[in-house]
Amino acid sequence: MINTNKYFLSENNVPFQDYFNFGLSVDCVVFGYVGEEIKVLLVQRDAEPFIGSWALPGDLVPLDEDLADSASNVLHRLTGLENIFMEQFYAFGSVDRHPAGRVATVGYYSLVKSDNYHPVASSWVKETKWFSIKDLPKLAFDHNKVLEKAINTLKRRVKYRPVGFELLPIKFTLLELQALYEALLDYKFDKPNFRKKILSMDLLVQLDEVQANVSHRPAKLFQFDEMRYIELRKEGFAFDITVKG
Amino acid sequence: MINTNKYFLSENNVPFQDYFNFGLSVDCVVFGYVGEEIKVLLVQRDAEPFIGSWALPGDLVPLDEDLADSASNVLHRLTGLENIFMEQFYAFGSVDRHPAGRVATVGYYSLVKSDNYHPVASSWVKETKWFSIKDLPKLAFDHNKVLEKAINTLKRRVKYRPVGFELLPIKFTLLELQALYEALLDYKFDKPNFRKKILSMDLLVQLDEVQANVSHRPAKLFQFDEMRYIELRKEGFAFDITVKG
DNA sequence: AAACTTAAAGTAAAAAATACTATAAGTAAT
DNA sequence: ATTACTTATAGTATTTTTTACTTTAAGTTT
Repeated sequence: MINTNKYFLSENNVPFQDYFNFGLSVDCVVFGYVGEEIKVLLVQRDAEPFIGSWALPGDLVPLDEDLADSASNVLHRLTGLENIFMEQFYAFGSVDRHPAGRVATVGYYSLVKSDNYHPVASSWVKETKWFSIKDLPKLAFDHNKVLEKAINTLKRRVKYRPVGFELLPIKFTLLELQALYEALLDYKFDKPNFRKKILSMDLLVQLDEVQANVSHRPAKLFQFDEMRYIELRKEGFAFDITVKG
Repeated sequence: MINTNKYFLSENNVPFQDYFNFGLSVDCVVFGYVGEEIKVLLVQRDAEPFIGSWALPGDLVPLDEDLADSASNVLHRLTGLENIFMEQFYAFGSVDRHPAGRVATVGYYSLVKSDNYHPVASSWVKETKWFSIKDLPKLAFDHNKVLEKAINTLKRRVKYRPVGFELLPIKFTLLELQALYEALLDYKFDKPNFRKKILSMDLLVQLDEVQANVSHRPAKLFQFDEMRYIELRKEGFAFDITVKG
């Protein structure tokens, strides 16, 4: 596995082998959106270390698995969630962040329409639960730090990429979209102006459908047009809903 | 070092130990700016594997060193450059990216005023050299991919953070700043408007000094006010020199 | 002193963001 | 049915920002 011939020496002729005692793990931050609140999926550990603690779904990467694949694999193994595209945000590697040895971890995040996904505890997970990001428990390892970094990354990226749409059902009203962005950015938009801004981007398809079962005038339903977004990007379009202040 | 007692098992009772055969490395992308061109510092390897190839300065992380510290340590060990703040941009972890075993690498980048820093080859490095990012050789390992990701990250971040100032000497003219941003963003600005935009941000201190030894009217010299930037950020100021198209 | 080069200030038009008003379209109660 | 009520959606006017361009100023070189 590790090539130990004489050419593979590091500085001061220390054999490479002495450097190959790292563990590599991935930790998944899955954001959802329920009832005007941003939530994150946590798991309760049923194994040492930190048995009983809440933690981000994460695990050690096997030696024969690409890092890029392991985030969604781990998430599937621990929670049953499938086909979730995860994006990397940061690597953490303090010497003492894991009690079992030297483990560096790579953080991945994704956004999901939480009522479409129903996590089920499996492997060493006792329970899964959505927590509001405004009310988090103390987590295992350095996961509070990891999660904080993920939240900051999300808040930054949401301004310049249309990631917000991932959190909504396929069909949504403009006010639902507005409420989501208000939750993400902690900012109140003017209703007519928000409409104008979003519609002028030409990213939405208006459907021949309206809201059902509402006790007031139903709003039109829209759908995000991903193909259109890819086209626009080629032409230099930059998604931007930055706010001032 | 690795705790192998019975509680430390992963899925399917595989002992943790089987997961602890990773190497962890860092690779440094040091950007400089010389003669209106963005350059990157590469080193020629004087050790296997890839002996003789150009590569990013990078090395394996010792087991007792924090990841956060190792980038600047490695850079210092290989090139003699000191006190360079490095920022993480991405982790790479394909199974076969290193011939000596399983090595995940974390990429860090920084921007330096290249004529202030004079790299000296040391440790297993035969030579160091600045390469234009528009004319790169084939690099060792997957370093072309790593570097490409770094360049994309730089081009994105430079729009929303005043990183560009890092590349200039302490005292600079507005036209020098403009030329730098034009090189970074591959875009031509209108001179008067660029001035107005930058000065209105209130991030520069105008010095009582002008250019010397120029065969035309000398421009005033300015200096970046980092303290002011930190202050402005607290008030919600967002640096932005996005361009359209 | 004139010609030349670049700095730096100014100005006017266009575009975008903002704040607000008005109207339309539905539901629910009288 | 009519009225009251709620929310959607369209419209408008004001302010601010961006953009394109012109003019003037300040130095150097011939």
